[in-house]
Amino acid sequence: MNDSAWISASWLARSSLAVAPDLIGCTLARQLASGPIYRGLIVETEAYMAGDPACHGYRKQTRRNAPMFGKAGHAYIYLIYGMYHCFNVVTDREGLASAVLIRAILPPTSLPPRPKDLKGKPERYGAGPGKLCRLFHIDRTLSGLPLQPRSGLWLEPRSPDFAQKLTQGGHQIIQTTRIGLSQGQDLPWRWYLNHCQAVSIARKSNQNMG
DNA sequence: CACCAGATCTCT
DNA sequence: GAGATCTGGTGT
Repeated sequence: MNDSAWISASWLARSSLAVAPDLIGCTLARQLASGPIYRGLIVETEAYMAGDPACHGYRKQTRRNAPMFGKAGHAYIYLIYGMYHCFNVVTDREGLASAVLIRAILPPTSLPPRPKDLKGKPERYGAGPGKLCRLFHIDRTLSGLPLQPRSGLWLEPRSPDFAQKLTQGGHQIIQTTRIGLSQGQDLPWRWYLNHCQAVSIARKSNQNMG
């Protein structure tokens, strides 16, 4: 394959509110050290930004959240509940804490090694920010790396087929509120692809926004 | 040093 | 819907 198709930092250097819906239908790509490349379609995202009480960078910069304050197009990955990792795409301009959390992907038909850690149906192996990181072997050693093929972690734009289905109404992107927050629950900063198995079903119902 | 977390699984 | 899980980040 050629490397020319990956999403550039400049495309990501916009408000997370603009990037988050635009990433639906794009592809998360991961190349393991052993060589093989895996790809999953992004179907659920959330935006976090400066001034947002739910944003890790809301208070101040720390060693953990430093990538969020950095340049767009880098990874911000953190450990949550001591057991899971969450993968974010850094957005906007340097100095502003801003990122898009990738919450769900459609898993590839050929799965990476050790999928035994994952329970349930294969079509839901990417359903949840912690699960997709386990599936693609993403952990915080990758935090701060630029999203490009040589990092083993990158993004690819929507296929023409997906873009066409969006404009023709075959695909719909739903905007709703974010999940699992104690603050900022009312902000409609979550997007997902409608009728999609991998989206966090538990909270699909919170479309209580009209 | 103590508390708790942008989650998930396994029950009920 | 609730409890267990597990460890690093953050504030006292």
